[in-house]
Amino acid sequence: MRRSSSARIGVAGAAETDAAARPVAPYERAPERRRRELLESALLEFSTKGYGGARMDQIVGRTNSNKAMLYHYFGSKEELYIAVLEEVYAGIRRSEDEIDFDGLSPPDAIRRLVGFTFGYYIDHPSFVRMINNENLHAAVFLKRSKSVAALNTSIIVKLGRILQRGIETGDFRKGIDPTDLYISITGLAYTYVSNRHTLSIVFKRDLFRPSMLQARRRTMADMVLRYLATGR
Amino acid sequence: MRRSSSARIGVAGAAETDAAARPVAPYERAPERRRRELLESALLEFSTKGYGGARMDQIVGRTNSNKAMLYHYFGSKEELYIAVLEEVYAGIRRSEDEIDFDGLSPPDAIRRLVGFTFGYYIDHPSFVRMINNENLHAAVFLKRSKSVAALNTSIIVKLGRILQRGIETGDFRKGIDPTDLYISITGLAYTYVSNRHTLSIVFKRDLFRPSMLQARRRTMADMVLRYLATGR
Amino acid sequence: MRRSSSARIGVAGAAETDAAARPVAPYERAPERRRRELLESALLEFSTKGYGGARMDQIVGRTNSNKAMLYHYFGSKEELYIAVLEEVYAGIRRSEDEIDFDGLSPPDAIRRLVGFTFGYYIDHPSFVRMINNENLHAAVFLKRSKSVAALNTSIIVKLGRILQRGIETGDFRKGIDPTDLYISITGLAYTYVSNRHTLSIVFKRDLFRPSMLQARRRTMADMVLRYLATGR
Amino acid sequence: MRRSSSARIGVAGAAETDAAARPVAPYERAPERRRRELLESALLEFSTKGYGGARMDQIVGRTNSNKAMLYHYFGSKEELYIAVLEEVYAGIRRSEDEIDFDGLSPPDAIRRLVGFTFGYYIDHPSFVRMINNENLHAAVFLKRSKSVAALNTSIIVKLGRILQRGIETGDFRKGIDPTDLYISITGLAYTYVSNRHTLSIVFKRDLFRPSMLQARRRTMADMVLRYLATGR
DNA sequence: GATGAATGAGATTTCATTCAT
DNA sequence: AATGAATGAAATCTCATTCAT
Repeated sequence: MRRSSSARIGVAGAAETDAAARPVAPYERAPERRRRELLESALLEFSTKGYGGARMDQIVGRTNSNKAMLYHYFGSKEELYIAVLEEVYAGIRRSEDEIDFDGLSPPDAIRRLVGFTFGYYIDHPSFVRMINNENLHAAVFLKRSKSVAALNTSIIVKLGRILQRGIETGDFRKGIDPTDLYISITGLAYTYVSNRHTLSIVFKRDLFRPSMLQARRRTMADMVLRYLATGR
Repeated sequence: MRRSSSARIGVAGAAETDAAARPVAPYERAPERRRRELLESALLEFSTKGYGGARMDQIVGRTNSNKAMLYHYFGSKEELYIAVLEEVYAGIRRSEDEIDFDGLSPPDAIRRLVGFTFGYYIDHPSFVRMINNENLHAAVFLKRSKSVAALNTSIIVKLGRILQRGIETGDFRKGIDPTDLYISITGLAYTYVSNRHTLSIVFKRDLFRPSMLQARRRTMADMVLRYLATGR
Repeated sequence: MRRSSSARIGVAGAAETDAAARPVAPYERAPERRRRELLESALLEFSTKGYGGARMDQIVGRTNSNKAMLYHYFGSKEELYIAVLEEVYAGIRRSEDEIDFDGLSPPDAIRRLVGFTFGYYIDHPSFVRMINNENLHAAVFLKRSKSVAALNTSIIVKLGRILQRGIETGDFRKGIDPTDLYISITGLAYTYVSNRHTLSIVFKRDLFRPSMLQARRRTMADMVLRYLATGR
Repeated sequence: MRRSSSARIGVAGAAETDAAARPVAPYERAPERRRRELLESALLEFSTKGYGGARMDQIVGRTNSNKAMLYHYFGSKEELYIAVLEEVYAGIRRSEDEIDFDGLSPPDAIRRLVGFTFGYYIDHPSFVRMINNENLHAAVFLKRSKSVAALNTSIIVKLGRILQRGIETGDFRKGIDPTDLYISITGLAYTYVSNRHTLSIVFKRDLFRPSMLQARRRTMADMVLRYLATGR
């Protein structure tokens, strides 16, 4: 019943808030379009209100469908949430699969990886919020997902290759675990985006000012490269 | 027995789940204690289910009070949530105020700061979850809080002093912004704790194994110190 | 069976208490009829218990609907109350619009107006109670109603014409303000109905005995006609 | 336990809203004062919100007492309501007992009676509202009152004497029943005050403008005197 | 008498889900 | 497949009344 859908959900930060709001013509017979429309609306809802705060009515209200359709396609609130979660994970995996580090020097490759990671979070606030939600619930929904088993971590493989090349060129030191490093990179980027509202209040700075984003990008790359650097 | 009413809320990770479960004798008139008991139960509820998923009934169920008391003390679900949030922020501020870096060399001070930060998040998963929740809701509740205005950020001042001393001793290079650095430190520690469930699934590792925690602590200190280090 | 959905609410004193009690077959999809059924039950409830004493449960209990439907149709207790109020005002306006004084002599027209007014109050105790309720609350709900602005007072126009004709025939004297006169007529009839319970107790008479009603009708017409009469 | 209290409640329209609001010094030992203060606050509450809408908390909140005291003095919400009702009836009875028609010509006596009645309602809006409330509830509370049995209707006796004197002087015609006449007088005055909010909205006039009140007073006296007049 | 704290029962309102067509 | 109407269960919140001191 659940089709593997190649279309992407919430690709851009701006798009994902707008897309669901603009309704298309009613009564159009296009199941896949409808399903997607519902999924996008659900993403918006779950990612801004959390699982418990999300309302099926709201999700349907932004679309051209009705509640019976929503249930017809997704079965229940929980299944809908899981479908959204799977979409969101599939989205980042696809993006990661597309990056190519091959023409770059190891330090430049690292810079690109850091930049990509930060950029992806910034462009996909819903992704960030869904992850937070999942962790709030100790990932019970993710565990229930069947497609999660298929989650590859090709990015770790790619990072491993970069490190290896860096060692060979003498740019990087040995003994760095790629997963551990990836978690560091993710952490530096993720919290900045995830916690931007509270951090902005506590530190009385707007963390999303262009100049601030720029500075952060530099700090991050700097920190990672200095961490990897040989010598001294 | 209970702790004296000046006890802090959710001080330790283990304590915060247990505390609310231990009931007091009925009919004991101790408003302050009751208030605290309700607050602890609310912290547990909000931090595990989110604002929308939290149930007033559940909060009350774990205590010796009843819903009427809960509303009498806190007014509404929203006000209760804000009270919890304020407690949680007050808690970390108090802890930060207590750390003393004065007897330590600059590198050791950094190590202690990193360790403290990581440790605090690990010991206070509810704090981490509340922050995530707030960010999910774009910090609307935090903005509504009056006491948040009074939130000082003495930790930034302290970090600034460490950096200054490090420059004087020649350990650290110049030009590092304390707030920017603090955000990096927080990020490295926070995401590891905040996202531990999803990360554990995706990377198929238990991030909270003692050996893993140990390794992370080392990586973090290492990364920060290499970032600050002078010379090439 | 039920009346056709264009039927009016609370048309007759007896009817209005009975109507809501006769349940329709379950699962019949007839939104307009359901809405009306709820409205009639609400009229009964509000008019016998007042706004504060009315219970949404009771209102629903007399119908084939449930609370969710009630809220779906009317939004809130307050909006339901206002809907009832509007219905009740629309009802008397419709009835007033239907009276025709044209074939009658001016004194007979006055007699008919007085009789109609008295009769309407007697037949619609819920109307009387709703008005009392509104005044108890300083008409805050009426002020909130949008449809009340559209309330015409054609009865005043009609009374004005009767007075004019009476002046022309020499039956009535000049200088009587129709609104002022209408308020007198209303007063004579209204209080008798509105306060019948307390008056009956205080004066130890049953004011609603047929002979008493008859006498009152005569007194009222007499009083108004003598007030209007020319000569000495 | 309940003392017969000679003090008056809600004597003037203005006073009754203010009195309860201005709290006296706390902890004063003056049971009778306290009881009265509670009673006045209760009158304000019941007469503006109805029985069902009145809140014991609000009643107590405006006084220097607490809820336990309220219950100590009055037993229950219902008993409190009845106590208020009795006070209110006792008040008008006292006032009626005080009027003296003896030095006046029969027409002047009627004018005074009409003026007194109208004036009393205007000065005691709470009285009017309490009566409306009672009738909303079909006077169940009044029937439950013990002191109501003692309610005399000396005003009817006085009116009877006026009528008798008027017949003797040739001013008034015979055959008028004093109670029936009194109900007419009351009706003319009562509805004007009782329904002033709805009437003002429907007729788009402020019925309580001094000029309007003046006109009404004249209309009423005029109507009654013409009704009683001999000749023609 | 006097007080502040406490509470059970019940009020209004909401929500995920299902039904009849 | 598609829809608008419907609903049971449960959520948040309130209130008259009582308790312990």
